[in-house]
Amino acid sequence: MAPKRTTVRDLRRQNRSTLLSTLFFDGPLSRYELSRLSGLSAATVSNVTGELVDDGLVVEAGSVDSDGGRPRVLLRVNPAFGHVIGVDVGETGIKVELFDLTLTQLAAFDHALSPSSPAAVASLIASAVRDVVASAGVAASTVLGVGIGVPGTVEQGATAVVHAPTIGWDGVRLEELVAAASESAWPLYVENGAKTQGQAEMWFGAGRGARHVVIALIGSGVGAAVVTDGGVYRGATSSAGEWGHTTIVYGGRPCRCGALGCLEAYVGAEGILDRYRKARGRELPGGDEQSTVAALIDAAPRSKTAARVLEETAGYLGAGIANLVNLFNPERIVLGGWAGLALGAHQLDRIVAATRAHALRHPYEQISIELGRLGPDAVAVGAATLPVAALLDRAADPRKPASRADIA
Amino acid sequence: MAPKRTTVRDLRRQNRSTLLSTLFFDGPLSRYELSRLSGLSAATVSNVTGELVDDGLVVEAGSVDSDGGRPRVLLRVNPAFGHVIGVDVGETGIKVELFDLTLTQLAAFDHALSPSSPAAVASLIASAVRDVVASAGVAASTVLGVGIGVPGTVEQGATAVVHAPTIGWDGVRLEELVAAASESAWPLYVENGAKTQGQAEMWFGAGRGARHVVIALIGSGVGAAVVTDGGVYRGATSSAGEWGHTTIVYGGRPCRCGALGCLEAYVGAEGILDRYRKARGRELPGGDEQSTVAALIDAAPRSKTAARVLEETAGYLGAGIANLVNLFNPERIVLGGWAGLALGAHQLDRIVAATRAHALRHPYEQISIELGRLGPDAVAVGAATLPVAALLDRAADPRKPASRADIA
DNA sequence: GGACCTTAGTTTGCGACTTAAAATTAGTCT
DNA sequence: AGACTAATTTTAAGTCGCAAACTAAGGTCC
Repeated sequence: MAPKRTTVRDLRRQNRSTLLSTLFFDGPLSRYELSRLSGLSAATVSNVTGELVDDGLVVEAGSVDSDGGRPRVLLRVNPAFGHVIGVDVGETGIKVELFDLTLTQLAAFDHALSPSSPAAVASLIASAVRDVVASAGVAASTVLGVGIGVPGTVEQGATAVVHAPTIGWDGVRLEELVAAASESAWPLYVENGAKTQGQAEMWFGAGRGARHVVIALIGSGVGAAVVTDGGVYRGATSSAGEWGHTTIVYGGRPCRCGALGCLEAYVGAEGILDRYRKARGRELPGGDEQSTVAALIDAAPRSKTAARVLEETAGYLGAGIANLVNLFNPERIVLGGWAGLALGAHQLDRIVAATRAHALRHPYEQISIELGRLGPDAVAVGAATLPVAALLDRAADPRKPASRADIA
Repeated sequence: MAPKRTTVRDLRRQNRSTLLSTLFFDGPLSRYELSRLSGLSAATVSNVTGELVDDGLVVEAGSVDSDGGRPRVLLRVNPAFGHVIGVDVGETGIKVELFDLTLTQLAAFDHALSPSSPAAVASLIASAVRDVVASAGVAASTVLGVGIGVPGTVEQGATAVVHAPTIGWDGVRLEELVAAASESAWPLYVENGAKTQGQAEMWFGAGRGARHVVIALIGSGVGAAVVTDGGVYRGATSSAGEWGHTTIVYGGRPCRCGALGCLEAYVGAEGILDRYRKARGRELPGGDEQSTVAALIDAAPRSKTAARVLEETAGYLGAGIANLVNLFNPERIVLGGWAGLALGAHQLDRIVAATRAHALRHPYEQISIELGRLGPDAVAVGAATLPVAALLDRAADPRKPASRADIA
């Protein structure tokens, strides 16, 4: 069903990739431990790591005693081998951050952004990327790629096509626009922001160590990154995981997507505030959504209405999470996004109770519900993981830089 | 992230598997065509198919002209290489069917079943399997394995554990029970019936050729088989795809699972009939569910109430399908199950319209909605695919029969 | 009817790969 | 200093897929 030719050369590539990935995720390791972890013979490990060291991808990092024998030499990924850039295109601004290969941040750049044309955004991205490279004092040739997280669905194909209704984008070929606006030819990786954030939680946050995870992201909108067998699930055209627009109240509140009863209309920040307004019968004080939601949560101990709205929110959210549990049977649910974290901090018990009430017993018993551990930079970090993931996957000879064919 | 050792031997196994699978699914093929389809060199194809022929897995099947050159010799999977058995454990009876390796049915056996203890069912399965082998006149040694589809979730582990509330099973180790009740040591494969039915649609029905499909099954209960990247998605503990118990009307009708507002409570046969009873204010004529639903559909042109209940059903069902579309972004939706087929035959337009109304535009545009093509034997056929899939995957030397380790 | 063309499939020679086993290296212990 | 231990590296052997050369099997053309 999957006609995938396999040549003897692929073996080496695969083993290079396995060893490099193991080193990346499981920290400094000796060749001996690598052999145990990967199942490869010591001879092969020695061989392949030798190549990796020659290529500069891996460096030795001290040694540790081994009671009574030759000490083990630790190996780790060389942070200075290259640099990656993560871009977070948000609804109100863009973030551009530069990292070394182990995703330690070296420089960052924020820019507010009023709604603008895709071309304007692309040229802003291109110039911000230039700036961040310059300010970090990094040689352009060491940049391995630029990952871009956007607030909408991304159709992956020959070139990525972005649909982001909330910022008025429909069928934007962001990749081409950014490439045209920048003189450097760094590989570009465009991906949905929820998915990049999910990948960040998997690599460095609450998802570590699990293979089946759903990362639920609640902010102004509601989305999810579904991780199956260790990888972010994309579906046929990369728009899987649109949890926010699943129907949870048939015929219910109108959602900005045009349908009725979407989860987002109940547990998205806007939906919460609107429900409170309706219940209270008057306007809320102005200010941005984020502080208004915080104020609402603060008011809960004193205000019956606020408390009730939040309780109901926990109920809807629990039912929404239960749907994910029943459909995906994950081992872990991570609740993230600014509104998700705020709700989780005050209502986690209620959310968990509602989840239990709506999920089937067996899949419910498999899960733990946790809060996301990453801060507001998660989307940018996640975007920066994209070129790193490409490097780990291919583990290709770095002298041949990634070509479009490799990425596709 | 996936430390999977790769030896040079695995290459051969993988290529054996690829070629055997290609032959299985894409009919008789010449070595030349195999080479093109698999990307392997002609030399390797020649080599590997030689082995497969020696092992008896593949046989030559005539030849075809090739304008002006040596004719191509066609190869195909040898149907007589072995036999497989599929068992459908339903709520009211069991079916046992025996097939050759290409899943042509050779013998079948039905048995009504009143609710009984798991041990009684297991011994009935064991004796029915014996009978079907005897009646087909097949040598016991050629049976490659027995697949069993059950109406509940199956936790795959060292041994399969079945939870099937509708027949009162909770934590039943069916595999062990059947093994204990039968003297033969054929490998057993236990799987959820919706998943086996989904696999049957993928191999022989409406799912052919697609890689991301959701097969929605509506009968008395409601379930789904989610196919991602060509394989049935199982989740962390194999209970993924419990679509019937996702919440679609928060706080709505009580469901037999104990929660409120599950999809099954609206579009499952029982839910439909119960909604009609409530709307009509009186009892329906007796008879089994299946004929009562048929009567309801027949009555629709004359009865306003029946028509309205069915319209509403299409609405709920469309919303439920839209949730699958938004979350999984499949390329195809297959509507199956006896009630699903009945509804689909009369209400498909309405169902599609409701799906469009609730799904996001982009993922909606990717899908086609089709009706299932397989009849009431789908669960048994699908169960029988399990040992075949194991054979295709391993493509192992048949002299070493499958061991538990290989299956796990 | 025989030289020649076309296409399918097989054999050969080669480079690349992993592994088991032997050899080497780098320390600790006494 | 010599014995001992444990981590790597080297060596020799066996497998694999591929490109190229070669054989098989049929048709065409004169």
